[in-house]
Amino acid sequence: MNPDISQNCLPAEMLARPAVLLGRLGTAMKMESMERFEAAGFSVYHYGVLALLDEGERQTQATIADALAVDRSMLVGLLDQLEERGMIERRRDPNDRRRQMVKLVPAGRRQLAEFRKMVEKIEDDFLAPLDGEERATLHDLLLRVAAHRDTRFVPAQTSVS
Amino acid sequence: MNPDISQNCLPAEMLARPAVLLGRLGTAMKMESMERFEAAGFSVYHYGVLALLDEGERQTQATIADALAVDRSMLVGLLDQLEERGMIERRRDPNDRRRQMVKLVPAGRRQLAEFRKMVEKIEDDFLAPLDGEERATLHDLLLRVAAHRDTRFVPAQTSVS
DNA sequence: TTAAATCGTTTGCTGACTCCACGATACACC
DNA sequence: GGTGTATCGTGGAGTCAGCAAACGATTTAA
Repeated sequence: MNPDISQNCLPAEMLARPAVLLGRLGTAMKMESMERFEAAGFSVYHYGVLALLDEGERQTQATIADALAVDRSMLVGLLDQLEERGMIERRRDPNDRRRQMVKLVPAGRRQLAEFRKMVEKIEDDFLAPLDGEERATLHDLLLRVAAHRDTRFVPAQTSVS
Repeated sequence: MNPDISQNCLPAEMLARPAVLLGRLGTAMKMESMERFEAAGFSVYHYGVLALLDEGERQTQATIADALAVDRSMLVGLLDQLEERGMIERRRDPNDRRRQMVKLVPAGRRQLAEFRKMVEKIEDDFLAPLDGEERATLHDLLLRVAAHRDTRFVPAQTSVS
C-alpha cells in the first residue's frame, strides 16, 4: 500500500556508523552460530572448550572458564555434557584434590574436527560477499580493535621471540 | 604461579577466524553501548526509535518495530517511556483508528542530538586503534556483509534513480 | 589445631526477551 | 448490510541466560 522506500529499513544515520553495523552483525553472527550448533545437538561453547583443550595441555576448570569468558557455574554443565558423550575426561589433580584436570580424548578430537568444518561453513556463508583478501583485511582490523580493549584477544606468542 | 603464556587467552584457532572476532566484538560493542545508555537513564533502543522517527515522517508502531527488529510488545514500553518524557507523541490515525501515529517532538529532537554525541563517543572509544581510513574500510566491509544477508541493511536510495 | 582461602558445584533469583491471547477496529465477501 | 476474518496495539505468562551467594571438600596459613 505504502510505496515509500526504506519503510522497514534502519535509519541511515545508524547504517552510516561502523559501530552500529558491528553490533548488529556481531549478534547476528552469534545467533546464527548458536542455531547451527544447536541444530547439531551442541552449543558453541562446546566448540570453545574443545578448541581450548586441544591447544593448552590440561587445565583447571577456572582457567577454561576465564579464557572463554563464561561463568564457572555454566562451565560445569558444559563439561558434564562433554564428559557424558565421552569427549573429555575429568580427573582429580593428585597434587591438589580440589582441582579437576580436564583432558581431551580421541572422540573429542574427532568432534573438534567436525566443529571446525561447521565453523568454516558458517563463516563462509556469513562472509560470502567478501573475497579472501577482504576477509583478511576485516580480520586484521577486528583483531586490532579486539587486542586494544582486551588482552585476552592478543595473539599468543608461540615461540618466536 | 604458572608462567605459561596464553593461559587465559582464547584458542588461537578461534582468534584466527574473522567470524569469531566479529561475534565477540559485536556483542561487546552492544553491551558497551547498553551500559552507557543505561548509565544515562536510557536504552539503546530509545536512540533507534528517535533516529527512525527523525527520518521517516510518521509511522505506525509495527513499522518501527520491524525496522528496528524488536518485538512489538517490547516497543510499547519503549514508546511509553519516550512519551512520558515528552519526546514523542502518539496519536490515533483518524483514517484507521487501530493505528497509532508516532511523531517526534522538539524535546525528542534535542535528546536525539545528545544520543548522537553519545554514539560518536562510544564508537570513537571502541575503534580507537583505527584511523579514519581504516574505519571507513571496516564500515564498507561490514555494510556489504550486512546488505547481503538482510535487505534492511541495504542503504535506501534517497532520490537518485 | 584452628581459621581462612580455594575449587567445583548447586541453588535461587532477577531481569530481559519471546510467544500467545485479548479487545478494538477495519476490511472482504456474499 | 451483516458476518467472518485480518490487523493493530497492548497485556500477561512463560522461558531462559546471567549473577550472586552458599556449600562440601580440600588446601594453606597461623
